Amino acid sequence: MTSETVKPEHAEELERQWEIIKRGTVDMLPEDEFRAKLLRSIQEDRPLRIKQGFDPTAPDIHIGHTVGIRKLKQFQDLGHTVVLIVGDYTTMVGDPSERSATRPQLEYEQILENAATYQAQFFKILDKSKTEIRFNGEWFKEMSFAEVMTLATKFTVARLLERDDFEKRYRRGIPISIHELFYPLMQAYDSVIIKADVEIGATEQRFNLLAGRTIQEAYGVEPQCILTLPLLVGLDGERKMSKSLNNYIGIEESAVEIFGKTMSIPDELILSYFELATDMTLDELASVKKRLEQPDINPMVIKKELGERLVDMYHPAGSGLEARQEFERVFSKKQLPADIPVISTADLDRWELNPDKIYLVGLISKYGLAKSNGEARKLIKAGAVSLNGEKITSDSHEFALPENNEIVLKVGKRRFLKLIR
RNA sequence: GGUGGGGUUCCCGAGUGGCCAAAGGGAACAGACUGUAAAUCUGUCGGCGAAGCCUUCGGAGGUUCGAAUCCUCCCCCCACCA
Repeated sequence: MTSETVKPEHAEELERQWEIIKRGTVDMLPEDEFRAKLLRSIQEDRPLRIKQGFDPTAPDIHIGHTVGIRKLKQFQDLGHTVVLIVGDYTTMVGDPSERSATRPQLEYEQILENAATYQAQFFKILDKSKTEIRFNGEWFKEMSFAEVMTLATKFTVARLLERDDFEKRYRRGIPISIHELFYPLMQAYDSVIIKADVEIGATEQRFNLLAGRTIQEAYGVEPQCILTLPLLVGLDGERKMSKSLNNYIGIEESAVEIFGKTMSIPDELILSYFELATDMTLDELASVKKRLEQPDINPMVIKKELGERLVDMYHPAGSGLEARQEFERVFSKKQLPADIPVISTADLDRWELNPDKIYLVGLISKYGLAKSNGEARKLIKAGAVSLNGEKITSDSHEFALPENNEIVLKVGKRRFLKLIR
């Protein structure tokens, strides 16, 4: 109906924005409603409020997070306002999936610390001036029990159980505590408070995002539209990328690390990494896809391109190439890396190791190349340890550090240490 | 509230008085092969500088020469009943 009165330039702008926003999303619900909101925003020259929440459970942002963050950035570039919710309160209440409450409330200090490092990392991608950061403790701390109960009347158990993971857990007899049921409600309530127009999240968040609509409506706020993005699969090729599964590439990691980790992803993931974690255009993507299908191209070659690209996104221009050359030197040519951490006799002293008779197991574990002596011993027995290129197989090995000379210790494929006297 | 079944090392899961640091599988780590890919094969997989010792089987006590295993109390989970 309003379409009759839409000015051509507005219609054009709508399509332009729509194209950019839609790119790479799984769901945009409800689509019509979103287009209407977007059009209105253009017509009234009023930015949309785009929300995404983060639980500051661990201090690192990895490239899995960047899928959403980069989508937020696109919204910013289109002139919209991004509202990041730091779930300090929700985190403190405790993560549902964590059973037997290892540490029920993550130290609040720790949460704040994580939140702070998060922010610094967000702004590696986002434009600070167009971003609003809100901690949800701001409103939850003030809520009375009566208000909580009111919130609770707005949703039903039946609806909560629609959510697959609850349903599955319920059926398999895995406990679900009441407060976990509140999780979606809390997240939804964030949307009420900040008056979100759009909330984005990974596909697994769909339920929570939709709950936001219901709750907003119940509180007389215009319901948000929801946008879901694919989950980036982690280095193991199976589970979603996450710090706790240790299958992630952190955006703060060194160029060499980012490149190396990229090289370790399964080939099947190459395309999706290009798609989700880089800014590659659709045309470029199509060409990568085509090349991957050609039998005479070693996927490794394309993976190296991916690695370079990822490194360049988080390090100064040219770092990608350097990282690649370093990688080739160490792994293809099996030469020593350019930078090897150096240990001096002072360090040895501190670890109570005698430079004339260095206990290898002790050195490896003291320096942190292994978690314990037992693990160091295990590595030696497995043939993973060498000194100046010579494999050591005795777990009681001791060696002297010669005057004015150096010894290079290698543990596994990639851990090096140089000792100098 | 009642009855019954459970809680085992990162996960799943065997173990019902010594032969248990605890079977098996998964994960993880390492080696070989490679492309730090996949697949495959092999080894390791609580801690302590050998031996030997120390800590672990929901928690606290107890029985016993000896406990993951038996007893008591407690905590938690599940099923059915109410």
